[in-house]
Amino acid sequence: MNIGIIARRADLPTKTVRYYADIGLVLPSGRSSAGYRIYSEIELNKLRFVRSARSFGFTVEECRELLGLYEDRNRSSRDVKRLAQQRINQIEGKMAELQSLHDELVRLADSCHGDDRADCPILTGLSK
Amino acid sequence: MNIGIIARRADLPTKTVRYYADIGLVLPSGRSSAGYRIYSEIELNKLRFVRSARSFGFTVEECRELLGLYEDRNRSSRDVKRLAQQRINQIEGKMAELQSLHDELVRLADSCHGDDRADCPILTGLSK
DNA sequence: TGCCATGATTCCCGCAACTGGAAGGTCAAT
DNA sequence: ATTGACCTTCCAGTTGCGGGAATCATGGCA
Repeated sequence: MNIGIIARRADLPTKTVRYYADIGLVLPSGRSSAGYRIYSEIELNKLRFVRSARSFGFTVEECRELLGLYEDRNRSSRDVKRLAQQRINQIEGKMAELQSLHDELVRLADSCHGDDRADCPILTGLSK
Repeated sequence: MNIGIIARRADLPTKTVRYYADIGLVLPSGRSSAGYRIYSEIELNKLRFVRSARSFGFTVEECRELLGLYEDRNRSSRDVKRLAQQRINQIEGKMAELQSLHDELVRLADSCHGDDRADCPILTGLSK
C-alpha cells in the first residue's frame, strides 16, 4: 500500500503518516523502486493504534512507549496500566486546574454588570 | 527600572518581558543611552495584568485585546464581559472533553488487572 | 507514443508562547 | 584594571503537525 491508501484506511492525514515515519514512530515496511513508502497491514494496525492513543491525549513519546508495549508479547499489563494511570492523573490535574480557573472567572464575570458603564470588576480583578 | 527589576516585581521571567516587548504587547517606556529597556510603574501594572490574564488561560492575543480595554477609559464593561464569557465557554468545552477522555480511560484501566500477565484490555481497547 | 491527472517525494516555513544559550556590550564596585 | 552581575541581539529548539513549492512517478486515454 502506498501512503495515500494507508492514510485513508488509518483515518490520518498523509502528512501525519509521513511525519510518523520521519520521527521513527511508525516506519513503512519498505520502499518501492521509485522511493515510495510501502506499508502493510501491520503498520495499518500501528497507525490506528497511535491515532487512538493520540485522541486520548497521549503525547507522541507516550505513544512510542505504548507502541513498544503493544508490540512486546512479553510485557506485563502492569506496565501498560501504569502509563494509563499516569495519563489519568494528568487529566485529573488539568481538570482541577480548569475548574478553579472556571470558578474564579465566573465569579468575576458575575460581578460585572456588563453594560455601557466603564466600571468593570473583571479588569480590576485581573490587575491584582 | 531595568528589565531585571521589573521582571522580578511583575513575577515574570526576564525572557518573557523581553518577548512581550518584541511582540509589542508591553513596550518599555524608553531606552537608556546604552540601549537598556527602561520600564515605569505603568508597565509594571500592565505586565502584572498580562501575567494574571495569561494564568487564566487567555492567549497573548486575547491579552492584547484585554489590555486595550484595560487602557481605554471609555470602554464599556460589556466588551470585557464578552471576552470573559468566551473564555468561560472555552474552559467548559475543554472540561467536558477531558471528562469523557477521563471516563473512557478509567474504564479501560479498571478492566485491566495490571499484573504480570500479558493480556491487557487497555491495549486492545486502544487498538480499536 | 505522447499527454495529463493524480499522487508520490523532499524541503522549508509557520504556528504559540516562550526557553536556553552564545557572543558581546555596560555598569558598579573593589 | 578586573571582576561579576546585568544587559543586548540573534539563533535554535520545543509539540505535532499543516501549507505549499519544486520535482518525479504512475496509469489511463487518444
